[in-house]
Amino acid sequence: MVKAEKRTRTRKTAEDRSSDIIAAAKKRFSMAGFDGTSTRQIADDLGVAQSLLLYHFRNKDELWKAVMSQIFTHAAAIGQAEIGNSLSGDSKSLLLASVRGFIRVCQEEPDLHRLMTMEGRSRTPRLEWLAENYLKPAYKEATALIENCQRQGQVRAGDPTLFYYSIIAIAGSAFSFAPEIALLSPDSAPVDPKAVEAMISATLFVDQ
Amino acid sequence: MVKAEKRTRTRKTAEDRSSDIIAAAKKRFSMAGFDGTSTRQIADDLGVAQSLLLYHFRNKDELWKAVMSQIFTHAAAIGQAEIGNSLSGDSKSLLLASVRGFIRVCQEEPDLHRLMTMEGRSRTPRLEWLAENYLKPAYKEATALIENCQRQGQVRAGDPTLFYYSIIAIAGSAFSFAPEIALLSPDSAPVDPKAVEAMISATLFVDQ
DNA sequence: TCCTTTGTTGAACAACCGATCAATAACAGC
DNA sequence: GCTGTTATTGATCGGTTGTTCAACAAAGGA
Repeated sequence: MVKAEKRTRTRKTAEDRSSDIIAAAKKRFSMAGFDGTSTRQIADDLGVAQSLLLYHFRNKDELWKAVMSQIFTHAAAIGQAEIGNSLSGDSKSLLLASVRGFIRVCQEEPDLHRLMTMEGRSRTPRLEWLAENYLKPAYKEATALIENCQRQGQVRAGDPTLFYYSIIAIAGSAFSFAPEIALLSPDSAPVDPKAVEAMISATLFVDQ
Repeated sequence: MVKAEKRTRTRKTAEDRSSDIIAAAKKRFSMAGFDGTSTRQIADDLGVAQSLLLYHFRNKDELWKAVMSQIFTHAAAIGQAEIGNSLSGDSKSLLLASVRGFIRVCQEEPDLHRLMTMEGRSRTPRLEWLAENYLKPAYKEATALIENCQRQGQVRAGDPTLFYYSIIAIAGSAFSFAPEIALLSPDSAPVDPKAVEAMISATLFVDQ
């Protein structure tokens, strides 16, 4: 006789379940993008009904926002920690600490850069929400730092915005292009954060 | 009496219609990605039936490949032209000419970088096709050029692959992040190719 | 123990997707 | 003007998507 296997529903607190869903969604979104990911796939990864996702998050959009918030909050913490480690408070070492922090962010959250370039392709409501809540503050702080260093002759002359995006591009692509690099040169070594820092320093600073 | 308006079907040669479709598809793919774009949207942009796309291209995949081929062929032509303009044939000026060519490519085909970062996020069959047909040759040529310059002491020491991806990242992001930049600093000037070249030169070369 | 809250499920929904195919209009050669 | 070829359409198929909702099970307090 077939044992009817009374499936005992595993029940978690809303907080635990939410963070599980966010983690699974992050993986999927960064691999296949917003449109390329279905809520059913995420639910299957967790072994859970699809409708549960929409119980914890009103929308697929709302779930995406939760993923982004989690990443950016983590990123901000890393950045602040790195700035705290920098003892001297002059402009150059402050900028360098920010750069080092961002490199660590890209290393620990390799999905971030991909998610951003995918989202930054056109002026969607999602991009506007992202800019208003996270991008604008970071941008203003960083460009102000760069301009400060330029006034003191430590950073090369040039458009601070272009510098800003170059830093992001170098650090981000170094860690996020893994699948492509693996395809082009299968036996290449993992990226060294110090090498990335040296490359950005060469781009930014006048001496060395 | 209502004139029955015998809609005369506009009929084009297969070649003309194909290139029209490729152009429209390129716009959509670069804005919304492969999954975010439907063949119906592309057809609507052109004012033709959706089934016409699948008459000229067997698949949606095949259409995507046609778009990529068109872009890369154009890119290769620009690159070769720039190398042809470079009179002296030493390693450094050859590398510089390649860089200048790639910057022009990014300027004239701002969709390329976005399409690449969207595609390079995971090992899809599309990425493998792209790598085999276009990415691998370009990568081998460029890294060989960089290694050559390193042996002659003109390019800084470091992993050629990291240099290669930094060049792509700087040039690509400078031109492809337009929507995001417009959102962050609405009154910023358009990007100057010379400034991008200067930034890459600072990253690459030892003397200034 | 009963009741309320809270997490979870499964079925249903309208909308949209890529793909197929028979019918048809435009054209070229004769 | 007829004929065969080629470009184009419209209808249609099976499958997938995000979202809604009624039903239900677990947990906690009374």
